[in-house]
Amino acid sequence: MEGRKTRGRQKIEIKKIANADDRHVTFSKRRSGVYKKCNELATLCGAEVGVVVFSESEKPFSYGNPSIDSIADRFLNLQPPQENSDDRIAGSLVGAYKHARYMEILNKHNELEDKLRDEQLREKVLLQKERARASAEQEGLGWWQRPIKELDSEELKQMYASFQHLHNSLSNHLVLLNVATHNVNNNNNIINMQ
Amino acid sequence: MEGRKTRGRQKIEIKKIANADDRHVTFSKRRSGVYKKCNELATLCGAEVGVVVFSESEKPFSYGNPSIDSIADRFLNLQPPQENSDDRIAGSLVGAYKHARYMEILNKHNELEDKLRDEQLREKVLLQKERARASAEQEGLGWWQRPIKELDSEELKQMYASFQHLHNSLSNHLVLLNVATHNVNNNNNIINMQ
DNA sequence: AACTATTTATAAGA
DNA sequence: TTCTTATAAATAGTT
Repeated sequence: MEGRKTRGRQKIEIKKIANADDRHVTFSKRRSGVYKKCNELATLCGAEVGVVVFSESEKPFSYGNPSIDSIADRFLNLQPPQENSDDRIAGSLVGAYKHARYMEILNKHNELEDKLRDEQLREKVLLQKERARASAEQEGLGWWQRPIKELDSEELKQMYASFQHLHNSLSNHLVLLNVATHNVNNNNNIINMQ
Repeated sequence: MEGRKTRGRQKIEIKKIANADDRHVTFSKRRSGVYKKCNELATLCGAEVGVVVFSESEKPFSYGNPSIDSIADRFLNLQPPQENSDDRIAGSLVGAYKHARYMEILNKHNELEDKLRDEQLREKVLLQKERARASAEQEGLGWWQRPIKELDSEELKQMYASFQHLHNSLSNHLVLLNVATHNVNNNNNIINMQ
């Protein structure tokens, strides 16, 4: 009869598609294709797969099985990875991240720890003083025999209160986070495919 | 001639492959296939693509264009993601990530807090002892006249300031967390079909 | 790792 | 975006 209805799938060069419309259509189609392939890989092989795609316009897209969150969690908490042939080691992210952000927070923490050490040292000094005073008591006096004041105690209280405040604040946020995360994780959303 | 050399590609059900050897071969083949597809997607459409795969044996594999690190970095630094139709919001990973990190920090923080509380308790006991002893004593010089006071006060102030610093730091992170959490909750991730 | 018969993905066109 | 169709590509089973 007449000529074929379409030329069918044409071979194309793997290079950036010049026409923007075509490019966007292809982006959409192939992205779906990748998701589908990933889903099959995960299902067939009992693997966990996560994909992140940034479109030209910087829009983030992602797919995850069992969920992008679960993948992310494992990914980011990876222990030092073992050597691996042609694949980039997933664990490298961890290193990159830690270096970038985690360290920053950790440092704050280290500061806190230093303060704790100070506190412990102070306590030690206090104990020694007490001991010294005890032994000096027999002879009768030294400046350390004087009562250590309310103000110190007061400041400690304030400090503690501030800590509690901080703790509560963080706890409240945590509750929200736990709920949200829990829901996300329990949801195995699969594929999308048009 | 003779019969066909092979039966060619056979249709298979998309469910976990029972035979372990077949499964591993398929894992390898299809993983490569996914990487290739991702590479084409990135090249053809000017997109950035990252994939993470965990094998059954927990081995991490990944592919990234331009690099998994670059993808990861953008991923982790994502601004609050915008709503998006059928894809899971990539930004939720950020939430997951921060959550994981946050938990870690929080746990450590709580530990420190407990220790501090403990220290403070000890110190308090010591102070009370001292106070008791002091009141039992005759009138002497005021506590403010004691050198130790100055030192303690200064240290306490520093400590308190440092706590505030930490608190601010954490608060900032919380703001980010809130955003991420909010998006996660608002995101109705879709589903559907093979 | 190679080989093919087939299945599956998709470029164009509507 | 969605559907159609001819054809390019991926791959299951085998060697």
